[in-house]
Amino acid sequence: MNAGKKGPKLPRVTSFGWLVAVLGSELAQSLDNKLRAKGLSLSLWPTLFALWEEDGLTQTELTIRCSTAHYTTTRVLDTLETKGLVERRPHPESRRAHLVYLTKEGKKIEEELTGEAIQTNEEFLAPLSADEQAHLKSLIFKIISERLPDVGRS
Amino acid sequence: MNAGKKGPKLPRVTSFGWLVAVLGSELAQSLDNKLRAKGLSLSLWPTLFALWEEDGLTQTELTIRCSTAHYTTTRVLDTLETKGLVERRPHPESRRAHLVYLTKEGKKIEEELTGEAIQTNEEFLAPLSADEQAHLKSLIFKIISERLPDVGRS
DNA sequence: TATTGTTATACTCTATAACTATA
DNA sequence: TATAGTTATAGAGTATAACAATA
Repeated sequence: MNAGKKGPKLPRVTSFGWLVAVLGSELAQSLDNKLRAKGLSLSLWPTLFALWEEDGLTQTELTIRCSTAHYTTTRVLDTLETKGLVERRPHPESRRAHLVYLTKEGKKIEEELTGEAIQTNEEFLAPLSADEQAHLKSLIFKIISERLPDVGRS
Repeated sequence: MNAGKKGPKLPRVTSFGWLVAVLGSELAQSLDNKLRAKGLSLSLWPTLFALWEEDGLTQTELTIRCSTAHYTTTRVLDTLETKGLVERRPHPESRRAHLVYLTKEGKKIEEELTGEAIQTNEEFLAPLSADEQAHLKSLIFKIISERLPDVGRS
């Protein structure tokens, strides 16, 4: 289709950054599509996920766990609250802080939505053997944990 | 690696999607920072890269090679033209099409900018051995080529 | 009627900074 | 003076659809 006579210095197809960018955007779009079909979107996912892991956090703690900005947390929680998935309750010890809790509905969708995420991951990993899948994840983990010191937290 | 007493169904740290998303955003931000220091940004990169690979394409061909939308190509070229890196010339056979060429300046920055990209890739891959680096890239390539049938073009 | 490219418009996401109210 | 959270505002980036010019 394209004989590529010129041989550029950084062939697109073998550039690590290009490979990761393509994979990442395909993965993101795939999950985003599934979430949008349910009236949600990928931008709400990190916060929901963090809350499924642990409920009753302050917004500051949520902000840290989602690696976002505090104003992003505010907006995302506004949206999730409007959709009835989350509620802000007063902090028992500080009148300026809130504790964020999942509503009944917010808890109810956990299984369905994490199921979609798991399915997305499996779809993408399907071309690899079980050994290759584990190796791929551990290699990426090795790179990431170099940069996010908190990644190995128990 | 993760002692997690509660044992959520999809631990964040072992989710393939999460790993790729974190890696991708770190990589993107790293290159974007370097490009912004030179008055450019990551959104201009795919088009510049495609033109360094091959000059004198129509906007439609550029749009295909960058996997974007036609209106995005228009905007990106406007920006690159303003910066004097690119120029639109009339197509010899069709008066509605343009051929896009790099200017002298646009060609001059290729080596410097691809050097930055190569350096970014190397920085991220540094924690891995040469074998691991090659393996990681080939595993990602295997997944991607499943989805982008055009990816294996030589 | 289809194609090439531009533009109007709007929506999402992100970023800065100012703001309220607590502590 | 610092912290928790909200809001105003602006800027990217992206998406839809309408549009002009050409084929």
